[in-house]
Amino acid sequence: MRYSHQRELIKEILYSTNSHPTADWVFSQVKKMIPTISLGTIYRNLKQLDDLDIIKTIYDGPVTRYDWNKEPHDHLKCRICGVLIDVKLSDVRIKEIVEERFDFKVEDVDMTLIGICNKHLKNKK
Amino acid sequence: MRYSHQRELIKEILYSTNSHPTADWVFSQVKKMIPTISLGTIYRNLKQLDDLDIIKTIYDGPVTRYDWNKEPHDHLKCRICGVLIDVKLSDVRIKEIVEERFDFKVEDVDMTLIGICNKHLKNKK
DNA sequence: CCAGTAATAGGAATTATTACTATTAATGCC
DNA sequence: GGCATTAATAGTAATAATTCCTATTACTGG
Repeated sequence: MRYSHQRELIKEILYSTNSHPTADWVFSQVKKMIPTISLGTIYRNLKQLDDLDIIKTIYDGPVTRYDWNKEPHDHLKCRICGVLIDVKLSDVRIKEIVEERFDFKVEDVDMTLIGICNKHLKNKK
Repeated sequence: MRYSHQRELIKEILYSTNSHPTADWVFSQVKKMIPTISLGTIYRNLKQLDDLDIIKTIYDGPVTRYDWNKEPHDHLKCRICGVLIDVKLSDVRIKEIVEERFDFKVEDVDMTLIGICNKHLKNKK
């Protein structure tokens, strides 16, 4: 794959945020630097970066988001404000338990805990 | 909400399968009984049934599926054939650990283990 | 510097889902 | 049962997210 200014910028923008942005948000940001960029370029490059394991695609309910954080990790999702928070729970036992109990080779664990984040919890304390 | 033949059939069809179908598959099945049904009716009713906790909406990557199984449970997803298998892992500790370690009230745990199901594992044994 | 070709821009096409509206049918009352 | 009320539907249009297509642009190796 050969170098492109567009891809480089998309990567930099993703690596500069913890907000798990959507393709459309990335598009709006890149447009500030390259006003002629097209949405197809965003999607094509996000896909390539994912294929190369440079970023990770995450499915937040029906919304597709992108994450620079490739370390195995989980998410806390607030049902009030929708924020996605990265956490490392990585209970290695889950993988072992499943492989032992079911005839299934676990390669990846995708876990999201839905609830209420501290911002909306304060009143209730 | 008042009775409708369509909603009743949609519910019955969902309750008759373990395949976690998409709206479109439900549509194709209901059409066999009610050829004039419209896709909008499928979506509207699936939403209502979800709101009433009669079914559960599950997000399988970018694909939206529907499940009659309302018991808290997890999924094994085969990356070869895409099958979704219901399993009950329900590690109650995860919820406790998170509430203790982070300032976050956990209401629901959404967990999918991606890997290879026994159908595609046989050769490798 | 330039030929070869990968990547882009811009727009069209596709897919999933929601919205709109005239018509149909479930329900409560007589 | 008959009928008025109005929720639910069918059919279609609209929207949103994503992919596809193609002429043009711009990396890259020689």
